[in-house]
Amino acid sequence: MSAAAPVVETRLRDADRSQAAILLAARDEFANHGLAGARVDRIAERADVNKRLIYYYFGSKDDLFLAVLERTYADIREAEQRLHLDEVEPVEAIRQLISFTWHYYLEHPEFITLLNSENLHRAVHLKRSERIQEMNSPLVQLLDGILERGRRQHLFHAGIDPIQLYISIASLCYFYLSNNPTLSAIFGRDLRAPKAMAQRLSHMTELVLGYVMR
Amino acid sequence: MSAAAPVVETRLRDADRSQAAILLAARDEFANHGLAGARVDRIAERADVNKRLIYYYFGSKDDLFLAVLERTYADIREAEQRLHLDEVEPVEAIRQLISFTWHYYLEHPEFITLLNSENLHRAVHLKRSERIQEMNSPLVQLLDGILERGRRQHLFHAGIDPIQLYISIASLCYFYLSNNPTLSAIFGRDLRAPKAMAQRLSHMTELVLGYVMR
Amino acid sequence: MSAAAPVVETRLRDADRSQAAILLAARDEFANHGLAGARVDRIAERADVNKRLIYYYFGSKDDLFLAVLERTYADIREAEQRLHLDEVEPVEAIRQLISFTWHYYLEHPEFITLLNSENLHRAVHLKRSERIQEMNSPLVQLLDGILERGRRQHLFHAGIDPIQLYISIASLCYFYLSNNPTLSAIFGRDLRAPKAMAQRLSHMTELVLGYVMR
Amino acid sequence: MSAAAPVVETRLRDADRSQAAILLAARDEFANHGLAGARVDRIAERADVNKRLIYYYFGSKDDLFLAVLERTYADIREAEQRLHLDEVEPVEAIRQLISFTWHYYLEHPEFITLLNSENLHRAVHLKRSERIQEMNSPLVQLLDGILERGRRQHLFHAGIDPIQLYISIASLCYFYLSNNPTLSAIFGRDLRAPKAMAQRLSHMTELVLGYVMR
DNA sequence: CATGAATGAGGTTTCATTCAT
DNA sequence: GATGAATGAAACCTCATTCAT
Repeated sequence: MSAAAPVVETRLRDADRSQAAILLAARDEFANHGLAGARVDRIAERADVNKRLIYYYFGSKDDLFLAVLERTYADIREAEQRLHLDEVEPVEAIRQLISFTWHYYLEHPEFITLLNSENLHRAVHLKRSERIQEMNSPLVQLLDGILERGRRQHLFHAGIDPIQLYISIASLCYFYLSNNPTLSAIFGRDLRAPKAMAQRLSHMTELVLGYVMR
Repeated sequence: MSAAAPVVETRLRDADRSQAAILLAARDEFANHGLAGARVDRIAERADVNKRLIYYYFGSKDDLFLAVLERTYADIREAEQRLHLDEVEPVEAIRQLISFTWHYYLEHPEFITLLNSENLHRAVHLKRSERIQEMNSPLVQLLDGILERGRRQHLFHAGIDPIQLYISIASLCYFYLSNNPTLSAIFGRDLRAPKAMAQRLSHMTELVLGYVMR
Repeated sequence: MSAAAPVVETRLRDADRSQAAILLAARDEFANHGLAGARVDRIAERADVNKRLIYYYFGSKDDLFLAVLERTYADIREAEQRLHLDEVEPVEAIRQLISFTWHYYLEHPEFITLLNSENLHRAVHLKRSERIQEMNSPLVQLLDGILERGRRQHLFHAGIDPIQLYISIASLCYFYLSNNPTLSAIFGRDLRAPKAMAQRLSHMTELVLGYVMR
Repeated sequence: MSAAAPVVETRLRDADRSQAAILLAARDEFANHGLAGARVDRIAERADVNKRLIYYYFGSKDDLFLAVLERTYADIREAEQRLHLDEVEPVEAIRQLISFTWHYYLEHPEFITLLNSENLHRAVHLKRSERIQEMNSPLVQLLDGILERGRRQHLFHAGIDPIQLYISIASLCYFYLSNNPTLSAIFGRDLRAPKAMAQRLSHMTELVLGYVMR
């Protein structure tokens, strides 16, 4: 009886391990080459599994891409929740949210390229997902709470749409990093230099706080 | 007006027409499918030319992509110059620049997807271009002029980096449109509704003017 | 009636049930898709058993196909024996045999497609079977008896080969049903209409009786 | 001017030659292995062309299969027309039609297996064909003419449906050859022996003439 | 200037089958 | 008796590119 349990455990762990390895390799491949440019062969190689196993677990390249996207959103939303911004003063909460978003994108360049790929495809994959909206609703609630508290403390002006605000924050962080290669090429300037990066963060913070605070 | 001249002219005009047709078809194809997803066959079909001709004129798929990018930048910078913002009052000039950028991206969705593709490839194509920097320098000069005038009239505060400002304006417009499909999918909200679009434009204008004006 | 016996019995019955389910599912799959087009995965799914079990019981896809064929022949020969044509007047026996063959093929379309598949493969599977000839010999004996009785009663002419006759009867019924799709397509006529079907049966009966009766 | 023509000719001839080679190789491959069992690789090899060329000319395996079917029907209908049965006495015409059908199937075993494959697929390919019905209508007209002449000469009885008759003739010839492998296996008799073959032809002729003649 | 024919390499996906318990 | 995990080979098909005029 006690002998049987580990057997099942091991099996499950192997299956899980294979799936996790595939998901990780797929994330990198899709992030680096886009959906069309990604190669299933390379994913199998990187994950060190048989190519057939990818289809066994995920069905198709497109389904695998959706699985990667879902995992990607789950990761960032989880990290956001770990900030516990609902326990932080409103102004500081906004400041931290900007900083977090900036550094998260910086440390997770795959987030940006995966989303770009999905947008190129007009979100056909995400639209098929049943979990994606509920995964993102806590974020809206969180922002709503911060804005409400700021308004009650007469720090923020009324009528700020949490989604518009979130999009603005994301815009400022995302575009600078996402379009860094072309911007650097057309302006002939190193936008990745430490000083430029630091300036960018304060610039964005000023911009946003200047708007939300009355 | 000899017999030979018109023939040559016609040929040249045909050649120009073919090249223009290819460039236009390629722009749409690359914009809709990305670099890897684009098909040379489809470009030939859409341009109504023989596939071989594409190679005759442009050498390779990658070179064609670069040609499309160069044309794309030339188009937006030309349109910007046509605004003659150097003859407009500073505050109004910023306002118009935001509005122009917003509407240009809106009417030229290919601009966004082409740039995303190029960024996915870390601007390898643009880096090879010899004309791209000089094509974009007038923009920096223009912005510099506006900011300088604003500062002299005590409307804007000092020390605003024109490139940082331009990136912020572009960010706010670009991201909202570029990431519209995924944002709509995760928030379950129609961000393309006319009211949402109008709100977005004033939101962005407030945000930017609130920052540059002292 | 010990405690162990029912367990074993249950197991055996489970085993039988599994085998029967596989055989049935395989028959449908092979009938609908041919040997090459059939999928072991689909058979397992339809039979609601693990794929591995198919190999456990039947060894390989080809062996499974042979098992299906043997079962198919056993079924039709059994049904024929149940007619007890040896107790029926010769003319009526022929009439009933035609009618039975026609209706059996009609109600067992899998019989036709399975045989077509096996013929495509030049009967390599059946040739390996040790039971197939003995399963079919009663049919020849039966026909022989009918023809002999008919001849003695001066109803049929002499020298009719029972196998040739059986093949003719089968031909007329089989081809009409087997090739119905292509015939309907090339003649643009619905050969499955009730009236057409009824006419076909009398046409065939006339044809055959017109030949055997002197 | 005279130099240009052969150039075009050669090109066309090469294209035609390639297509013809593919069609021939495909016919053999599909005939020997069925649609699902056929391999595009083998077709390319047998036709001595690049595999890609098959898709260049025929689009897909299924479209190629349809092309083969259309060619197959064209061939038999052409051969039938070459008999000029409209110039032959009615009874002799029927006799010749049976003999022709028998020998055509005998010399063109691919006709049988191709049709079986298409029937397995419920004629999905033929149903998409726009030419197939018109290709087969001359046959019905021919038969109609023979039956009408026979009736006017008081040789045949009235009310014989030409399509039913054609199906019966085809049945008798087709099934014997098509199902020869399984029939030989279950009856343990060599149905291909010259004597058996000759007997079969007269048996069929007797059967059919016994029916049509009053 | 223009083109129909052709290709080698490699793409995603599927297959019957086996492994390890 | 039964099963989830895994695989090598090969399937159909596509791709950017070149050949031969």
